[in-house]
Amino acid sequence: MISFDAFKPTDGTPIYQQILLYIERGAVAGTIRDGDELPSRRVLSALLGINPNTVQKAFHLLEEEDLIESQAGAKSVMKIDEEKIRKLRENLLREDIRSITGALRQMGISREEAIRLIGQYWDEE
Amino acid sequence: MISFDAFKPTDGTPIYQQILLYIERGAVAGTIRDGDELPSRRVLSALLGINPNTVQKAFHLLEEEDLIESQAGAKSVMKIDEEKIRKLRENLLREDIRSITGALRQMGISREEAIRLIGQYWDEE
DNA sequence: TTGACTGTATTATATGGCTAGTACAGTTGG
DNA sequence: CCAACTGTACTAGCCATATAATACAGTCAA
Repeated sequence: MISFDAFKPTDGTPIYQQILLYIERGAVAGTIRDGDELPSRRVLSALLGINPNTVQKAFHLLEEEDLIESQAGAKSVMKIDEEKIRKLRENLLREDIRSITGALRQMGISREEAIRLIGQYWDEE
Repeated sequence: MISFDAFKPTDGTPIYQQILLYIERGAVAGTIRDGDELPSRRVLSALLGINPNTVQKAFHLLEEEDLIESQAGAKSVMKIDEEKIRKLRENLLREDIRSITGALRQMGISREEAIRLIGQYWDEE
């Protein structure tokens, strides 16, 4: 059963998107594996203190991305292989890193300073 | 007059926030300076193809942050000094970099790989 | 088998972002 | 002076996000 202990929702981004990202990043990290069971919509919504429909929206999108498999009556399970994870990793990395390099460039920060800053902030958590 | 030629709105983030960030990052970069005139709400909204109220919302927030000064009838002007810019830079950097380090960590990426990836993507633009 | 769980679907309401249109008072330049 | 600009304010509508309540059919374990 996939754990959501490490899921800390932020405001600003839609919750259903954060759930989506949590699953996708877990798959890339290898902490979420093929065949793993997801909590039911009702259980997870109660756990996170949000509406079941919001969880359903996230799971429905995972279904459309073909990352999970659902059938009425049974829990949804992860359906991922090496190839899907490889593409996922590439897409998530590109999206995330593009945004930060764009932001730093707009602030007039050089490549060297950017690298120094990432290293500095990496340790401050 | 501050130019918005480099302003390329993305969808996903509210437009008024992107305008806010564009001004703030420009101030940090030094391309936007104290005393610089901002385009009028009507002119800028026409230029960006958005609603005047959306620009007004962004400018109103800049007013609340004490980064611009507005008076009815006249154009708004930048009102920034070294100290404001220093704080702005610190806050924007912390916010931006925290989000990327958090995302990379969730994907199980090491500090060294993170730095390598930033350097790699930096050149690919 | 059967009761408690599961996924799925529907309708309704509230809020925030964005658009559209209108209005009014202050300034600026010819 | 005054016409054209400026900032500011307001109402109304649309769409996405999130909530709330309910319903129904399929799965699964005791």
